[in-house]
Amino acid sequence: MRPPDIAEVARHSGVPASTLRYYEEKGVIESIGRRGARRIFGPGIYQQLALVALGQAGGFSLDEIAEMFAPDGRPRIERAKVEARARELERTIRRLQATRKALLHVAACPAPSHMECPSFTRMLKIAAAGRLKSERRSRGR
Amino acid sequence: MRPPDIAEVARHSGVPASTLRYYEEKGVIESIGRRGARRIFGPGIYQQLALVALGQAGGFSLDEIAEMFAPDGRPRIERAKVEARARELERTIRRLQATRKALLHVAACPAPSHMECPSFTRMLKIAAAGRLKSERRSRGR
DNA sequence: CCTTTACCTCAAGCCGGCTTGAAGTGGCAT
DNA sequence: ATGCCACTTCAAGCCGGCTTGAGGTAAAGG
Repeated sequence: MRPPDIAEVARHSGVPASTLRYYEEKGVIESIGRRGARRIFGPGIYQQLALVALGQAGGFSLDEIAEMFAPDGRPRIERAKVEARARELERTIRRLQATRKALLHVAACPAPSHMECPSFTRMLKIAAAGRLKSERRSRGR
Repeated sequence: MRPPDIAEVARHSGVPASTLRYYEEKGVIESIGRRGARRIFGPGIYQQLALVALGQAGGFSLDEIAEMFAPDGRPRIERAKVEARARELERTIRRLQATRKALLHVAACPAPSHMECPSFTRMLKIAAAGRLKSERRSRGR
C-alpha cells in the first residue's frame, strides 16, 4: 500500500483537501513528497491530524499548534507552557460548568428577574468572568 | 443620578462603547433613549450585559443571544432549546476535560510516540470528537 | 496518443465579532 | 456665545480558519 495522497487522507480523515493544503502551508502538518504534482503523506499523518484536532479542541490557534507539535508529530513542547494551558483549560471548564448551571436555571425558572436569585447571580459572575472588567483571552470557538 | 450614558456604561462594565453600539445594532441590548445625540441606558443594562457575557461564555453567537434574551433581559426562551444547549455544553465540557488530560499527558511524558499509550489515544479520540468525521460546532474563542 | 479528471497554485472571498477612521453634531464649561 | 471634546453615523478593515474559483498540469484509462 503506497503512501496516501491528499484525496485518500481527506477521505480517511474527513478533513477536506483544501484544509490539508492550508494546514501544510501553516506548518501544522507536512507532506513527505509528491507523486507528480500531488502531495503524498506519510503514515503518521493521521496521528498528526488527531493532534491538530486535540489542539483545536483545547482552543489553541493553528500557529500555537504548529509551535507545540512539530509537523511530524513529535512534541517540541515547553512543558510549563502546556501545563499553563491545561490550567487555563481548567478555568474554562469551570466557567462552562457555571454557564451550564446558569442556563439551566434560566430555562427552569420563568421568573422575569433571575437577578434576584443570589445563586444565579453568583453563577453569572463566574460565567462572565473575563468579560466585565478584565482580560480578554482568546478561548472560545 | 440620571440614567447612564454610553461612556458611563463603558467605564462601568468594561465593554467598549463601540461594542455597545454594535450590540445595540445587533439587538442584544437596547438603549432607553438619547440625551442629545448620546445614548442613555436603563438601569437594567448591566444585568443585560452580564447575560450577554453568559451567553458568550456558553459559546452562543450574538444572534443566538439576541434570540434567547430579549434586549430588556427577559428570557424569551424555548425551554427545550436552552436545555439542549446545556446538554451540548456538557459534552463540550467533557471534551475539554479529555483535552486537558491529554495535554497534561503530552507535557508529562517526553516519549516521542504518545500514540503507543492506549489511554492517550483514548483521550485523543474524545478530545478530537467532532473533528475527524462529524459535526462542526462553534465553541471556542 | 489523447482525453479526462483530479489534483495543483494563487488570489480572493466569507463569517463573526469587533475596531478604526472620517466626517458631522450637540452638551457642557467658560 | 463659543469652543472643545465626546459623542454620533457609516463604511471599511482586521483576524482566524477556512472555502472558492480561475487557470494550469500531469497521471491513468481507453
